Amino acid sequence: MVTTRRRPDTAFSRKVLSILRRIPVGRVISYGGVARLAGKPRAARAVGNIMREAKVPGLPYHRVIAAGGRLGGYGGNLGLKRALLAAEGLTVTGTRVRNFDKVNWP
DNA sequence: GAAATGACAGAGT
DNA sequence: GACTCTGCCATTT
Repeated sequence: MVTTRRRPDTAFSRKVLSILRRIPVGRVISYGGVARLAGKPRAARAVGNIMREAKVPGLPYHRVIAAGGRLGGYGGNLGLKRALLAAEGLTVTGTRVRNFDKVNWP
C-alpha cells in the first residue's frame, strides 16, 4: 500500500522525523539539537520547515523548542505548546522553559 | 532553475 | 530578560 502522504524523501527530513520519534516523554529538544543529530548543526531553520510541512501525526512537534529553552514558534498555537509541555512535567515561564538543561534530550 | 519563505541560532544592544 | 541584526539550511512556489 502506498502512502498518500507526500513527504520529501530527502535523508534530512527522514532523519529529523526519525529523531522526533525518539524524544521520550518529559523531555524536549531544540531545533538546533535535532539539526545536529540530523547531521546539520546549522539547519535549525530547515528543521522547522520540514516539521511544518511534514504533517505526520504521532510526532511530538510540541516537544521541539528553540535554543536556550525558548519556546520558539508553533503552528499558530504557541499557548497550546506551553500547555502540552507543562502537562508533560516541564516548567514553563512566559516564553521560556525552566530546567531546560535537565529536560534537554541529547 | 531562481526567488521567496520560515516551527532557528548566535552575538550584540 | 527582551529585542534586533545577520547567517545558514531545506522546502515551497
